[in-house]
Amino acid sequence: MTNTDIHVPTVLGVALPTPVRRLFDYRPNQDGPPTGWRPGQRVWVSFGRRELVGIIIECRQYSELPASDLKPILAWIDDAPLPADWLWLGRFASRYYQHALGDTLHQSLPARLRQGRPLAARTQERWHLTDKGKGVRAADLGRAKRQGALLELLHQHPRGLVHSAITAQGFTREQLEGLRDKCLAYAHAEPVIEAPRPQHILAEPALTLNQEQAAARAILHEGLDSFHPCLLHGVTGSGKTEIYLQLIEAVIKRDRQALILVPEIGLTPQTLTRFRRRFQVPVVAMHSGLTDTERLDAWFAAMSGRAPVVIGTRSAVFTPLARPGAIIVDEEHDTSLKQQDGLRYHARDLALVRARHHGIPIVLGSATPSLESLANARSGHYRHLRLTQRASRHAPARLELVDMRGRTNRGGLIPGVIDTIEATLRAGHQVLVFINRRGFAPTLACQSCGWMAECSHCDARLTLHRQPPLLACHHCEARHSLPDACPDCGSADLRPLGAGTERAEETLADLFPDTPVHRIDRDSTRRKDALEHTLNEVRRGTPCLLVGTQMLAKGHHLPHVTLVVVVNADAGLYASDFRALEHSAQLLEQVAGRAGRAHHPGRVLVQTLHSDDPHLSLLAEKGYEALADSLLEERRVAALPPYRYLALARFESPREGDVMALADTAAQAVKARLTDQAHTQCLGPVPAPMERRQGRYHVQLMLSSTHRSKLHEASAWLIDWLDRSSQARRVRWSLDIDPQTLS
DNA sequence: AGCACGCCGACT
DNA sequence: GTCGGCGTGCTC
Repeated sequence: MTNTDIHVPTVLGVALPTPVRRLFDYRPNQDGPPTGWRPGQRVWVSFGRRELVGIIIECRQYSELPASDLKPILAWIDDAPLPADWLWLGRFASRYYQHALGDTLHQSLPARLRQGRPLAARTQERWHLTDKGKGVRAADLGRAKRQGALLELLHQHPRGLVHSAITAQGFTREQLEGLRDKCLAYAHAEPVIEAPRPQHILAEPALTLNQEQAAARAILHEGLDSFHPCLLHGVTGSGKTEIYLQLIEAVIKRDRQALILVPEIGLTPQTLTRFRRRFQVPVVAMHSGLTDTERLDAWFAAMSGRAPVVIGTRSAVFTPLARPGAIIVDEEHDTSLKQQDGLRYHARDLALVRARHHGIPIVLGSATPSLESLANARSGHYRHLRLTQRASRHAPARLELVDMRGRTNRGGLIPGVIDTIEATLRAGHQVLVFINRRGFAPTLACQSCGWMAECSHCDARLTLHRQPPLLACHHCEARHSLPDACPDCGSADLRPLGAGTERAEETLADLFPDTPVHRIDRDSTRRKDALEHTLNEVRRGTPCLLVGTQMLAKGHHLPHVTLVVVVNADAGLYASDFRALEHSAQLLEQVAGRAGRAHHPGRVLVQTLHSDDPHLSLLAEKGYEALADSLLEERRVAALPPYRYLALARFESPREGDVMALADTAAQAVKARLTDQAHTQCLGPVPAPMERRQGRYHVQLMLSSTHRSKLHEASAWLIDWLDRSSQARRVRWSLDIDPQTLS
């Protein structure tokens, strides 16, 4: 072997977009990339009868297969490999979540790059006046009126204007070229997202911090050069965002980049405007609304360092950064941070390993931290920074439990609560009614025989809707028209049972005919911008009623709402899911946070059939943190997260027998292998909470361990067993590490 | 996941 | 007679 052989691999291990959990070996072809073959480069390969984009993971000398079995690379795509930090995180995620590497990498890549498009900055033309042009005005151009107007436009923009901005004003390329031909204007190409000018960072001055905020800021700014996890635990309205903004400012000043992750529902035009108004540097957004091209532009701007601020939802955690400086995870408890299919990653947890890898600070912000983060703060793994004061001088509103037992109700609201709503409206304030069910009523029932409308594909009731009138399943696509009579006994006395947002809206409109009622749920906001439109209306401050689901509970500033009514707090109280209580407490606190933000103190009325429930009372009397501490103790006793690590194997098939049979055999195999049952256990199989969904049967198997490494070992073994099992081919299965729900 | 191959039912 | 159902197996 000669010296050069070391640099010219004979085999390339390539990750391909397939669920098969291994690399595929290819022979490098004659015409390699100019700088040679390297991990991270994309290549075109022939795979079976298809041609796929793969990513080189290994450059080796040997393959387990004879060289004659290897196909050659069809073509290289990248000379410069894709960013190392992106590749590192993808490999970590693939290992940690036990997901195929090729699939993981492809999933975390913008569509354009997945399709094999070149990684390059898209450019746009920016037009300027020439020195000659600067001395000429419209009047000098005589009859060329449009060119004259265009000349005046360019006079108003000494830093030039991009082509799209000019055409948006009604000018044409011909007119621009007309000016160019007269040597009055010229164009140059620039990347669509421009590099910042470091001397101008702030467009708007920072706000003054209160003592608590200043203390939190000081601690955050001490540790800018090291992995430094902090839980920023601040009540609604305590100014967490200002802390983020000042941290980002410090990061930009050091010529580094900040990555901010927000929940899906939180990346509103408002949020983006707030960041963009503060900084005079490009603030790049990464969310599902972007076109493929925009997403690639954003990715490239982040990767090349031209975007100092990157804000995005869950998947933005994979965005490569040239000079990472800090990561912020806002609303770190939010369930949308966990992907629920395919690569089931938790963006907060990946953000943490990423921050550690880069050696940079990370801030997890929340008014209602997850029990995981709270436990880490208690144990000293995270700095616990508290913000308890609200900008308005009012203390956060307390939850007032209202006992519904034995009371009549209209649309779910009992008389006393209706009186309070009336008084609030009369005082000229706004009222928010929170009801966590959309539709008119949770179901339709027969008064004479007790029949209830059920979905034929799911173990669920059909929800009654009025707009338009139909019975809909909220778990599958099933839609039915309303029956005239009971299908069982023929009685025509069918009545809605319970209340959803539509019914509450109708009742409130009846009770308060002179007050506008706005309903906000997935059905009413389906039209683009409908939500923003309604909220802008509400922010004008005239008295009104807002009825909505959790869409209303998160993030939106509703300064004129002084009364919040929770129609029914009981749904999450006795659910089987071990996180149900944590999540409903978070939701209640979030809803309560909407009350009394401006100049009036707020009230929060929580209707319940279980006003003596110890958890609910604790939340109402002592607040979220007290309840969280109590729940943590319960988790410890019950050997549940965060004191124990879980992996959930889900099995599903349209054939009932197949699912349980496979899960059973798998469970036996795992149990037989687990020698130290003290550390690691296999529980189940059990039918999933809603066993039949969309015509498929769901069964689950739980792995539980005191140690991550042992959980990892057991789940890897289970996957391997399933991969080999012929029985498993007839059943769809998946493994969820750190499951967020057990459904 | 695709995409083939392969072996049994109702159709031009 | 063959078009097509989805069970089974493979992809360097």
